[in-house]
Amino acid sequence: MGQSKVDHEQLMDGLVAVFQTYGYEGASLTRLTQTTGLKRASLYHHFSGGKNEMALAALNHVSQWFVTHIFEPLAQPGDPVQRVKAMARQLDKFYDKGSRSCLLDTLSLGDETQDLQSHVKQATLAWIMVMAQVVQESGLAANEARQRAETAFIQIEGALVLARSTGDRKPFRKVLNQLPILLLE
Amino acid sequence: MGQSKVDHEQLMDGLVAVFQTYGYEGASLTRLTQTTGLKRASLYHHFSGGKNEMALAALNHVSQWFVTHIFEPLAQPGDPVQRVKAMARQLDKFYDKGSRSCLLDTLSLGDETQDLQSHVKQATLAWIMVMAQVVQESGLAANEARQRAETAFIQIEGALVLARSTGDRKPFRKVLNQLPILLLE
DNA sequence: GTCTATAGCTTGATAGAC
DNA sequence: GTCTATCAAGCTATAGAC
Repeated sequence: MGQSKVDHEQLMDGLVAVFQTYGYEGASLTRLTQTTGLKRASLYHHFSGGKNEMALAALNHVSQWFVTHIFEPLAQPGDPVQRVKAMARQLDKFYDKGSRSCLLDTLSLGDETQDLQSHVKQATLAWIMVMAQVVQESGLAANEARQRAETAFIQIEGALVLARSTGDRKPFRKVLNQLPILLLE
Repeated sequence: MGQSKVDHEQLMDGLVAVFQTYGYEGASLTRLTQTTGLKRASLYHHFSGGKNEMALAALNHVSQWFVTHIFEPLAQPGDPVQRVKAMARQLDKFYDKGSRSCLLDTLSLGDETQDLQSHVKQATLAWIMVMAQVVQESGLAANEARQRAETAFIQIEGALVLARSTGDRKPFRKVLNQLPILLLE
């Protein structure tokens, strides 16, 4: 079973990195082959649907990472403040202190397939919903919880845009640090 | 002097629209010709530097629009609350109620030229600085004013990402409505 | 499962007529 | 100032050997 040149995790991490950095249109097959270490035809062996399926797979891979490392811990019993702080630590790791972009931003440009767009939308709403849930558990009304979760999403995405456009990652880390206050106070 | 097929304003608006919608890599010459109504060679007559110069010109065109319609009114004497509300109205118009993306987001993807990147950075910092100025005039300390201006930028950009990824433009309009509170209260 | 080689199209850019 | 025609390079995708 060891006849893969690169293991599945390395492959997906490479795809994710390219789509994060260049967006859908900028993620050329050449860049994808260079980053993953696989040749064109090998990538098509794994993803017969071509670049579109690669983008979808990258998004789904990240979504699954979020489920495991963020959504599930966030839904565990325990102090909501500590749970939100744990999410902030994972986000800091995932976005590499603000130096990486979010696929929900980079994959939503242009007129990509309806399939990709709907997955982006679904992933966005899922994240907001899970955050709203923990806010609600801390005692706030459903409407207020939802509003705060939306604002958290907005601040995370906006801070990542600011980081990319100026190179300054401090505002991103400040947003992360203030998530417990924003969501729960 | 009337030998232009499309006037300068129409031409620039077309370029801006394409770079907003598709980003730098997704803005193909074909799309640019279709939207502007000019053929390839005609675009190159106006922008001998090619696509790169077109993106730079689009960004500069928007920057100038912001100076005239947002920065200068914001720096006028008068009630700070009313000045911020005027900015919010212009932003609502410019981003078409949240349905258009920001060039500072779409042009900062990938490894575009250092020239374009530095203009994106400069435009971002200029906008934040002008907002910080009006906050400071309303009586807050320089540090606090700068923080609030950064947060305003973050919320505007984040709300535009949310609008693009979900199609829901309400959070963007809510951000605009709360700008006076966020900046001045 | 990975590779080389290649097909066919689209890209950014240019030459030269009007 | 705009156009048609064209180029070389890059693109996505596929065929077929190992």
